[in-house]
Amino acid sequence: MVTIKDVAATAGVAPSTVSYVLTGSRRVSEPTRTAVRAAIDALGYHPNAGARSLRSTRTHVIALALPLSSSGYLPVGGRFMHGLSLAAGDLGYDLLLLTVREDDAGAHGLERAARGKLADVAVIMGVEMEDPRIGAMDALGFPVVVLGRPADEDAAPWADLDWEEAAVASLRLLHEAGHRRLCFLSTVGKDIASGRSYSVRGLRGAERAATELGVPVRTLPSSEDSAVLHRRLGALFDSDDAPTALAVQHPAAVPGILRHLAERGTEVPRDVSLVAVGSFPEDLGGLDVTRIELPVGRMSSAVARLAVAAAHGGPAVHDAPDGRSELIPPEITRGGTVAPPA
Amino acid sequence: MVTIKDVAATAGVAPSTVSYVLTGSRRVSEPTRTAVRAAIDALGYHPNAGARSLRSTRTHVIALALPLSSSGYLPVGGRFMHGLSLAAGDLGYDLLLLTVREDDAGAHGLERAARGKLADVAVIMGVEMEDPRIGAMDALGFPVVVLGRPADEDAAPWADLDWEEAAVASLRLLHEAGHRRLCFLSTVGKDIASGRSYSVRGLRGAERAATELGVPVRTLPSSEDSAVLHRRLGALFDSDDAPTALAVQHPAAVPGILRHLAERGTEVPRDVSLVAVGSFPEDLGGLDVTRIELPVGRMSSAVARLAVAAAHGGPAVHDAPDGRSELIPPEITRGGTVAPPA
DNA sequence: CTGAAAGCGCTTACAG
DNA sequence: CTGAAAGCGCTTACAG
Repeated sequence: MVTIKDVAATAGVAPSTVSYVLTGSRRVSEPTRTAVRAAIDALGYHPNAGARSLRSTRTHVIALALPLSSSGYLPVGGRFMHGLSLAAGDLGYDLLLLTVREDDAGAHGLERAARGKLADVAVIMGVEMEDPRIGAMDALGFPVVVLGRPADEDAAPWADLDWEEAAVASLRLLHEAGHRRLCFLSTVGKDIASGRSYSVRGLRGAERAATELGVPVRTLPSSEDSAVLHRRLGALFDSDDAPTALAVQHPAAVPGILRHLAERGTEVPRDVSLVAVGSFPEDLGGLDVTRIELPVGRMSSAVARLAVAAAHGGPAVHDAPDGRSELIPPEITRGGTVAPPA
Repeated sequence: MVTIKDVAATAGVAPSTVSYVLTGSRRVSEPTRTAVRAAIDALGYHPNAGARSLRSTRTHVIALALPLSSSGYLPVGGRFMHGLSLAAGDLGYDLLLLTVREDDAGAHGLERAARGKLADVAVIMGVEMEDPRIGAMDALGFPVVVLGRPADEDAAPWADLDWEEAAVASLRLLHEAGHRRLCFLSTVGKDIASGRSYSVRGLRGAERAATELGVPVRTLPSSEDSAVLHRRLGALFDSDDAPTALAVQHPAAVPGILRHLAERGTEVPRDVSLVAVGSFPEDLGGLDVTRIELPVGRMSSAVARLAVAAAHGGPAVHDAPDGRSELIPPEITRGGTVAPPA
């Protein structure tokens, strides 16, 4: 293994000088710097991460805590891991996926990461409105940043799509198209029960839309089990006051919903209009659906930026320009699934 | 920060004794061990990862190298990250997602991880038949394990679904149902061009199936662009010798393909039969499709096991029981998309 | 502008 | 059965 000493010997300088060239923490004359860089390249030297973090208490690693319970979160989680990975890379950080170990008592690796200095900062995915992980990290004095928007918005920096406004905007769009019998198909029941922030805020948006638009908005939880979902949809559309328009916060279910409607002879958008809330930019099975997309890239960049700011600064930076939380306004993408009611 | 010294002081022993209790690398008497454990719990001590890895040259981290180009790999990649995360956690390892930095020259973080000792072993995702990353890590003497199956099967331990056999089995199933005009819709063109191992091996399977079954098997690349794909499917089914059965190695496209067929009045399985190759266990949009599922969990466990073995052993363990590569036979799950030809 | 030296928190031979 | 000591590869005050 090639160490800083080897580089120093090759360049004919002291190890400390090599270090200064590397960290840039003090000026080094042009000729020495050149010689050191040449030696680094010649030997293929890379500083040992363990030694560096031991000495500098800086790992250049962002720890990523997966949701507490995650079955339905897989596809979404994968996109964010990828997005965060790109964003973190731009800022000179790697991403550590914390795994759940047998000896972890509920903390899901976060406490291990904090106490063992595996990372400089943690990012919490799949946050819940009252998420115990935030307080736990605070108690340890470990910086934490949230992908999502917990109830206590000052507890940690966070970035999220404005899900409440997204729900309102999608229902308003349907209302403006002339629909008066609206239904909001929310996230899966499990996510609502556990208080996932996007679930709760989406439902709040449905409530607010009802008030704002002056029409009732029925809400229905979605399900990962397509049989269950289809049963619920069946009951919904068989009822006397069947909705003429649907806003769906469970985009993965949209292809199945459209199939279900087609099977019962309901045409979209002729008989029923539909808006998807929080779909992936890339897919939706290639369907031309009116939708509000999940801004994965923008959320990831924001979270990475906040994480790096928190890693550098400590808790005080929450008010600094780089430490400000980010609420991303929803943007409607027009597709072919909205029309006036029959 | 609480260190091993604090624990030692609290327990009334030497720091080295605490270390021995922690690592288990030498016997410690029952009473001392109990006292040490009590002190650890009381203080909430966790060993500093940097110090530990500096001293022991063991990080308990598996580095994960994302595919060289990855657009279409996102959903798949996300599942594997999750699967690997669980499997690694069981073995006491965390996962480091290597990000591409501006100063990385093509090595995509792998070289940085190896030289800087960021991890004990690397796992390569989205491997290509002739993947330069394997040789690069070998040259550095850094252990590497492959998710997939490169051309040189002895270059590194690997685990993969038997894609070739999966293609053969799906086409054989269709042949046994009576179909003689078969088409293999392979992965997207970009994956074929870059030599992704699953793409190449799937296509080899299609070739072998033709020989084995004694009927021609037409092959067609898929596309992430649904407009392009639908154009290709249109041309395919408009041709004189339109196939009566389709094996599809691009499961994400299956819902769109079924919609395309429905739109042109082709009924599945009455007019055309279909088998999906390599779909996710959970979804396929809730469709009841005859398929060969991607064994994400089993592949992840195998790769994690191989990675840990490689981390412990060095290159020689490739022949050891724990270092043996794993080829997972395809399993057909019957669904409602295969029937005899009309 | 550069060097020599201390020390980060561990692990592991070396002693007893 | 346990301790005292060296040292892993860095960074950063302290000197000159």
